[in-house]
Amino acid sequence: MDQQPTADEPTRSRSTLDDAELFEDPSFLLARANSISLAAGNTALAGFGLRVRSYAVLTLACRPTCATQRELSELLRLDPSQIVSLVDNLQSRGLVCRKTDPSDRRAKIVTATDLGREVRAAAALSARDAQASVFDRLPAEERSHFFELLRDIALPDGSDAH
Amino acid sequence: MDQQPTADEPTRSRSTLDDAELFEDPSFLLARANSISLAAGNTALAGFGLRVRSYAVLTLACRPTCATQRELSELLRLDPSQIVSLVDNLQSRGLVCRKTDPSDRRAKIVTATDLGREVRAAAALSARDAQASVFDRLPAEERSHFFELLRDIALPDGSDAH
DNA sequence: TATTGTTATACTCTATAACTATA
DNA sequence: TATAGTTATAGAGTATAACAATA
Repeated sequence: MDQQPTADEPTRSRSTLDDAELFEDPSFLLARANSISLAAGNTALAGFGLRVRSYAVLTLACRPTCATQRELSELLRLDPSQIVSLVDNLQSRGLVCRKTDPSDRRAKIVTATDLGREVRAAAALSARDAQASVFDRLPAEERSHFFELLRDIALPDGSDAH
Repeated sequence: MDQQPTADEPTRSRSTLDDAELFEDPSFLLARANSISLAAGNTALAGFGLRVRSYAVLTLACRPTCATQRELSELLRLDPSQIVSLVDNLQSRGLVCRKTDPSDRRAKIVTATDLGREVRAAAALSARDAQASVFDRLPAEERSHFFELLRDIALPDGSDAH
């Protein structure tokens, strides 16, 4: 329960951010940090015709073991129908291709083309710079620990990619 | 640079999440964690006719020192025009009201009504449960440290709300 | 009967520009 | 002239339901 204002008149005095329950709220902090990171990422990727979402799909398509669209939707927490349009876009630009899975003809495996791999590699450098500008706010010796904890929240138990 | 597949055929064998550069990418982890947190938050708040965004505005409007719409837009990293519709919605439901700032008649201070404070307090309990389900994945003794680091990333330097 | 990808639709979120009233 | 709020618009992101092909 918040305190009530002591006067009838609305008060505003301090120009700096002051006490607010919201700024102690982990979900809010997570959302705000993500907003900062997303903006930096999209700016860094814009020159490559990518956004954070399409970059993520392209990156997964570069893996040696490529994923079906269904798997991409689970990994990225996007609806299968959203994957369709992201892949459509990347495919129309020759960065990825769809191949029917021989063992399940319903499924389509998304694989990066050589061009897609080149574009992703170049974009990754720019993305990494953008990231640095966001996470450099953390004490250097704490960064990797923070990332581990973030991983515990972000990824399901099974996914151990150390 | 990613490894290339060793065969011409697309390969897919492991059903569990396997190695992927993306899963080491802090920005991606942040985005995925936020997606989980946001979904849980929106579900928890749905019963109160709120979403994470409108809950944040309402919470700031409950502070003893209320903010102008301009300040809300900076705190929440939303465009001023987005604040307009969020406040319109809350105001139409009698949860907040706009008051012209006597010291600057251009500015409007957003203040929660008594009803708004009641709704927020009830919603906060539900939101807190949802949060717990997300952040309980962290070791208990590390949680507050994680939140501090998250805060370093999320909030500008000046905002010290300890 | 269940699942993969697809299409379609609607709603929320993000970003921009232009307008008004005040400063 | 600059700033706070507003309106309008377009594009990106989110969520749902229904359908064809395949399992």
